[in-house]
Amino acid sequence: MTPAQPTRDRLLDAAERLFAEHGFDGASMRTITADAGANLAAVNYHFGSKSALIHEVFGRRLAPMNVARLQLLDAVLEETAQRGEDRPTPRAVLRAFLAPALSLGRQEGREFFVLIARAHSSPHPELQAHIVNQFAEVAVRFGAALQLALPSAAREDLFWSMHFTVGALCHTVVNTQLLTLMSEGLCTDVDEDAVLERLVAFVAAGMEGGLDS
Amino acid sequence: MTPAQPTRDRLLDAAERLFAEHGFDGASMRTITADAGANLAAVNYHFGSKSALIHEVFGRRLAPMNVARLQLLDAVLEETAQRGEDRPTPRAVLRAFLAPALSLGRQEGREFFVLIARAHSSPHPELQAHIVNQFAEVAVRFGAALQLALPSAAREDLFWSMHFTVGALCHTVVNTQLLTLMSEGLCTDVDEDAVLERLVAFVAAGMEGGLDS
DNA sequence: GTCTATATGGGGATAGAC
DNA sequence: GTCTATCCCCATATAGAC
Repeated sequence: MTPAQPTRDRLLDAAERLFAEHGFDGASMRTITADAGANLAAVNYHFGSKSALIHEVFGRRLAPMNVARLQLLDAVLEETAQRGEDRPTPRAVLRAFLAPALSLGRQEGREFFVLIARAHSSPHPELQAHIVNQFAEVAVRFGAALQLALPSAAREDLFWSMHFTVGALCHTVVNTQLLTLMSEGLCTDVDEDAVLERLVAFVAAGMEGGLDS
Repeated sequence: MTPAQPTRDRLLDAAERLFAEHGFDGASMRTITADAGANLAAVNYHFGSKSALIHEVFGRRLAPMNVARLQLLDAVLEETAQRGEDRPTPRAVLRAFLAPALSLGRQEGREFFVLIARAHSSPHPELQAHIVNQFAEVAVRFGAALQLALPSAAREDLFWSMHFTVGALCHTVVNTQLLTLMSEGLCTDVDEDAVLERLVAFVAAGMEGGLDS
């Protein structure tokens, strides 16, 4: 009868799922603790407040995802050097950025990515601040790598391109069911590798082509 | 002392502003009616419920924006025909789709567009349904126009491209302050025409280039 | 660490006078 | 159409026994 996971982890899992389903305001401590098979007071005991719980839900996933991004980027740069080429392709860099996000959506934290997208447009300033902090290093490293991949591009252009890319990514991860609806079932996200390649192709072309004209 | 606008309109204005600032759950009927200089019971009298108020806030802006999109699209197609060309350029079609959205953000309803983006990832299914309904005709007309502009593209590819485009658009309208932050002031949205052209260039290139490879 | 019971506050909605 | 007063519910958080 003893649960396999400690209460703290069960609370995080339940919170993640219910926040994704009902929103941060829509999921109450009552439903979260009930879903986790814990007592109503458990959240306050383990985290201190609901706000702190939200914070932890994000921290638990964002850190590993960004580590994966940086590792993939290192691999891309290393492989480029081994081949004796002086710069990576934009596609390779962009894939390193996008793949961990999409693959997070396919594993354990499928619901979690909804939360990231929602946090981007959240009225709670603490959430936006949290994201900015977590992404700061990633933004710097990938900004530099893209500048290397596209030496003739202005820094300003690269920032804008990354901005559009993040937008397409978030919308893709969160709202593909809406696309499925509008395309009457033609477009689905069952083949996530195919989605990744579509997205990479789109933003890479946008980035290279958008700069010329 | 009599207010220039009827209570109903003042309620809609206040609701739009406060929803944008504090979210749909964060802005209460009490703060909305107070901000509008109306009585607490006014929302229920004029709209029936808070949910119906939200519905009206969206309807008031979405309808004109989508009308503008369709008019611009008609103008593009007409001009194409006058020139004796058999198909419009993807850029022209995409500009007709994107311009009304960005220009809405520059006029009266600057705060409103935050709400659209938030509705996309909202846990309230009624909001998503509302958007789908309002966009149905636009999606069909622009889908056909893009197919005309890019005859060799598969329908599936066009749907995905439009999906990425909407994502980039929403993120741009809502979160450019976040970009300004990350770029340390290099990128701003003060010149909205320039933003539009950047976005058009990006998604047009993504659409044309993403299909080939 | 976990539970019960409760404090405290705010929410949406409505009845009924004006 | 507008106002007051109020109903009723649910939220977060905590105190204190176990």
